[in-house]
Amino acid sequence: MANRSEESDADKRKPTSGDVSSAESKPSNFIREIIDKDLERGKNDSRVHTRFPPEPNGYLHIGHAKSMCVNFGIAEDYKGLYNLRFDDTNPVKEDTEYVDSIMEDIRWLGFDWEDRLYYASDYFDQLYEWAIKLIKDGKTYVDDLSAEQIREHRGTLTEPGKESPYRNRSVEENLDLFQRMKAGEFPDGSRVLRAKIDMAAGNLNMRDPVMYRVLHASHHRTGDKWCVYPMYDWAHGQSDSIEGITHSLCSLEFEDHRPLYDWYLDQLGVFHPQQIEFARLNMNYTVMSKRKLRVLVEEGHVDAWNDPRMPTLSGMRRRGYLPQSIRRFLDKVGVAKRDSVVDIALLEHCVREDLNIAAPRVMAVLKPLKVVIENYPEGQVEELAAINNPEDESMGVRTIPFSREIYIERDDFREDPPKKFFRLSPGKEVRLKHAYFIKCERVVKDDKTGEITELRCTYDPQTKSGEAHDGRKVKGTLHWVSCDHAVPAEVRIYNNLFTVESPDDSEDFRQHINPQSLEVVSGCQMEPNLKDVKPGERFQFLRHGYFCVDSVDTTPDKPVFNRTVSLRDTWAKIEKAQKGEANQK
RNA sequence: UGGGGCGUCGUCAAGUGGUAAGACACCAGCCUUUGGAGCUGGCAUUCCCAGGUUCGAAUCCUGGCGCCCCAGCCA
Repeated sequence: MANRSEESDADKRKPTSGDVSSAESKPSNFIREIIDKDLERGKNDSRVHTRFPPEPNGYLHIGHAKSMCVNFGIAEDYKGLYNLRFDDTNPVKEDTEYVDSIMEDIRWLGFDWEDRLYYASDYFDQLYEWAIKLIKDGKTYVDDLSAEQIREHRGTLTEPGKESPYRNRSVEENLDLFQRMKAGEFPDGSRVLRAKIDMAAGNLNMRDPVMYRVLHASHHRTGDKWCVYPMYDWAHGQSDSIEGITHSLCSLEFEDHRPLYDWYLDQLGVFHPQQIEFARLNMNYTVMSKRKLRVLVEEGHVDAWNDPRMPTLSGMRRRGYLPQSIRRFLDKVGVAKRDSVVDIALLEHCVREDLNIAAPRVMAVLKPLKVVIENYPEGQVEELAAINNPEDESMGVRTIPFSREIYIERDDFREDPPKKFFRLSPGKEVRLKHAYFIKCERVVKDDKTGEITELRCTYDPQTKSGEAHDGRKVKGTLHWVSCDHAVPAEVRIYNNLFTVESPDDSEDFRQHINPQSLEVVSGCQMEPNLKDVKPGERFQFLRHGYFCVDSVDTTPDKPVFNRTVSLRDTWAKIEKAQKGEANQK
């Protein structure tokens, strides 16, 4: 399959339904209603301009993708604009490695910020000037209290705070001190600039919030220019204002920051964007906080940020998810204000839906069991035609070699078959996909271990290509691979990263890491068409699931396949139910 | 007697005073050379609870109850 281009055509192929680009197909939500009203009133000259403001301190995960779909998606639908803005106000945690990965992930999802790439650090000078203005207006002050003292003065959730003894310094002294903070005259943590608001406010964010801290840290963009760095609240709203953002859509935990967001903008008297909050994405069987994902990476529970088990965009990409599947998933999830946990089965459903259309079918035996077809001529090889995708005839037909010795899936044979097992067992007949009917005549076992080593079967020459000449039916159809022509490969089966639905609920989320989240299957045997696959190529392994060639560990002589998602497995369900019944008795 | 939010099917989620959309999951059946895909049908007499207003309430009012977020010089 060397003629297939890298990253494969699948990435470009349209999904069957639910085209994400048509605004009409998207259900409304409370944010769209707010925007509709703003537009009716002609607010902001009827502009819609949003932004996505990641902090470059980690890789993007699917929760960020939701934020993008909300911010960017809404701007697109309203024919507005959207900016990418790195919220880089804390140099000790941030790194250019992350800005690169973030941009790659956003592009992969299909969003284009064109020339509107910004950094909060672009505004450090403006922010500084504005801070000077607020000092002159008597609205802020330099506080000499230590971090611990500030905490003590803040009060508690139920008790008001106390004013700092430095709260009423003169404008001149504040100006002098702040300028010297900027110049680097004071050590880290020695002084902060605070807004003078209300130490008795019920909302703790309004109890004289810190605007600047002294940090003698080198910034990935501004170098050593600054010894003071703005806090999130002071930087964010003003950045939105500078960029002319009309609707600043963020997650729920910022709801009680909104009064402060508004306060700064009002004191400055500058353009005032509107902050609107929505619930962030949660999914079961995974974690969605950067902190926890970082722990997984740093403690080696997964290989890297792009480990296919991670809910990161880079992980999902490596696993073989199509970006449009993620977008469609997020559209289905919707946008609301209530906390919720989305079933990961919905994501997998969306992934299957696209791959079903896009992925060519292929036969791969993961756990081989040798079958010798005793009445098939030795040395004979037939090239059998096989359709590449029954969902899309334009994907054509390929040819597969058939011979006397083949591999079938070990799980497809049972010496003592349970009820409703219509695969192969002694004396039973099944169809080999695209080939012949075979019947199991004899089971060969290892004398010592008793392990089944080989099946001796016969075939019916009059069932070529899987159709019976006499109209007789077989219930089971197996996939197979000719021994002499098979290409060996490694397959990685991924399962949920956690064994419980909400690992967040427990004391230590790590105790619920699924020991079977990765199952490496080596010695797999694949049809010869899979000889020269390229990283990123996707296939459906018949009766198994969707797989994609790993982009990290694949080498020219040893392909590695990641299982993107399994096929729905009705038999597994039946068998599980049968076992359940057996245990009841 | 802090502040801010939120409660509609197992899970998401529409619904904006006119008699509970849709999706996933689940169940049953049809079809099938993937136990895949597809197709058909089932799946909230009731919207956290209790009162009230109304001809009519998930929607309005009152009072409860429950859940989430906030005490970083993180974002």
